[in-house]
Amino acid sequence: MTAEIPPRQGHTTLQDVARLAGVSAKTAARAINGESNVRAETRERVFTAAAALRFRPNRLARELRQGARTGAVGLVIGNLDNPFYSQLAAGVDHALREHDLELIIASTDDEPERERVVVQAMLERRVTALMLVPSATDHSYLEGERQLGLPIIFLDRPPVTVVADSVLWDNHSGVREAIHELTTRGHRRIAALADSPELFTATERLTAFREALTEAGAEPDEALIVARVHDVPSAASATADLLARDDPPTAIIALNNRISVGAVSTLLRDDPACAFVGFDDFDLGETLGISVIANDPREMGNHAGQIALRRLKDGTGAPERISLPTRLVQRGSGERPVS
Amino acid sequence: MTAEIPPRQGHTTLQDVARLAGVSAKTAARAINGESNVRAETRERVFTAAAALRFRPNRLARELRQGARTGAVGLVIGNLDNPFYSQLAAGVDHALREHDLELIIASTDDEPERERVVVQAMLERRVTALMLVPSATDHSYLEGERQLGLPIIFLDRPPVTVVADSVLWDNHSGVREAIHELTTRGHRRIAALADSPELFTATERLTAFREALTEAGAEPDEALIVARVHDVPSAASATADLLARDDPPTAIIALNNRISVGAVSTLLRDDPACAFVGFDDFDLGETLGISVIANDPREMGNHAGQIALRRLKDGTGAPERISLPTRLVQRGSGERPVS
DNA sequence: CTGAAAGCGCTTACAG
DNA sequence: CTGAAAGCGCTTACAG
Repeated sequence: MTAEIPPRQGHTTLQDVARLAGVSAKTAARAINGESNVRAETRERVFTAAAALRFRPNRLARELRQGARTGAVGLVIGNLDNPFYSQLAAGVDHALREHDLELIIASTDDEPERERVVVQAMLERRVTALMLVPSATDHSYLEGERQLGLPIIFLDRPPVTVVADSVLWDNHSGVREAIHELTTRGHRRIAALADSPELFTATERLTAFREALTEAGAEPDEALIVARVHDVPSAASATADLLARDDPPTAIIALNNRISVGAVSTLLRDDPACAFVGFDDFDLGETLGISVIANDPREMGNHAGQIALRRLKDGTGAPERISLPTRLVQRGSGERPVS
Repeated sequence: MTAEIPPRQGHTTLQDVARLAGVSAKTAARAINGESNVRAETRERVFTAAAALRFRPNRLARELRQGARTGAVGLVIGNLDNPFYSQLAAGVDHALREHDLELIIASTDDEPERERVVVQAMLERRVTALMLVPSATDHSYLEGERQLGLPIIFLDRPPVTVVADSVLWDNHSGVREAIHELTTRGHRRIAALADSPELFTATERLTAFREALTEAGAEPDEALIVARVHDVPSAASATADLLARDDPPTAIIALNNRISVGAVSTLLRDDPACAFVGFDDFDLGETLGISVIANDPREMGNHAGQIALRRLKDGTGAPERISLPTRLVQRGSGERPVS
């Protein structure tokens, strides 16, 4: 006949702490949050009560009351498996560290519909800033949020139908530099491996490739330009196909990191007399003497984080557009022109 | 003298939508959330109003009201720069996809104090499950959360002072297999490169190394065991030091992925007659003919995600403890025993 | 230095 | 099929 003692339903609340300490909720909050105007003795009593009850403040409640701003930043990338994206995320993470901001990461696999879904979820969670490597092309659905003051930062690919900050690569300079070097050393038949033309970077790098080649007086051979190479295996086989041609290229440029790894694996295996340059550096690239167009995804992420922090402090303004350098890093023994 | 029209302070609310549609908040909620018992015509009116006002529901409010559970899962790892951790995160991400769960990621750089800080923040945000690669050794501070029903899953390293699920490697089998192979082929002087002894995996793999060597009748030479190798450069130089000895080892085993990359870079550069096996596979490992003790971080992450989902559905129970295989993958030309 | 009341934007538990 | 009231756990805006 004794009443059942109901199991604790959830976490203890500020009210519970206040009650045990014999003060009001407001006073308990003052002590917990380290505000002034609390008697030392009162503070002690609240601390003791909080510790006894293992009080852990509920941020959702706090943030709901305080308004739009949350302590979470949203980062939307293609896929954590890809070192480019994970290093980007590492850079963002690094920038956010000291500022008590949490990082919500979602991946899209570069699918526009999935981008909509994950961004939507982040907006409903009221992230305090949104960074994304866009896969969709229309971002007018973000316009409302922008007007509400949400810092929005595009990475790797520029905003099109929305005004936003961006951190991009200077794709042209690195590619030009590489092609210039190759043509100077006599290469005329240079092949290029690129990702899907829907991707801004793929198209921009390919354009730079064509322009640089033309400028050097070496008309690009469209048969040597392979697009829609999206992963390591397909890059490996596309490279093998190029090498198996009757008129193989004398040099190959790979226009992103996954493509580089695939191409290099074929080149190492077959060991043809073919020069090579790859976009993005990678583990063992230096050791293997592979020339690369170096860029630093961590730096890109870090910049994005810095912009977000600045926006949160100073509010909105004209959109920032940062262009990060890419430059040719030549390696190799000399027995081959560039690789 | 006209009154200033105040700028919209924040997002429109369910109340705003209800007002515009001429219904109560509850009815608006029913329509928005797709509940039954709403007249089609009413539903339409609510939808129209919501679209006009660009209503975006506030998840913080919903989750606060609904109770402890949030739609966010917390993942605590060492560092996103390390492919082991980023692939682990990719696996978790993958498992969570279809379930509308968001992923909050925080990195600790393997510092116990930082782990406390980020875990604390996640708990205050009321994550619905917590996964961590622990760097602290005492996790009794999680006991309260466990009792409140929070699914807690340890990855890579086991829980010590708290009851929790775990997904670990069978470190012994892979290392034994590798050492068995090396000793069978005649190696007696085998060096090992390991991370800090504070790390469970480092110690466990080193123990397996010593045991396997002893079993094969080849007493381990402590001078050939290098501990506290924590990154690629230090692994590279530690390898160079080993090779420069008067009595260099005839084989080297690297006990994690970063150490492997560093060791391989030195081995490729110096090209000594030294066999090699590395823990964790890596890009170009197969192409370069490097033998590895293969494991799959994505799989570990995926398993953790699955356990979390199961716990969320079926509630608590006896802790699960999954041990994932590691196995020797032999590559190489045959001119060297294992590498 | 302290506290009572109201409110953030939803959902719950009812009542009709 | 619809709605009014109360409440999730905090903070705000006051009042003392």
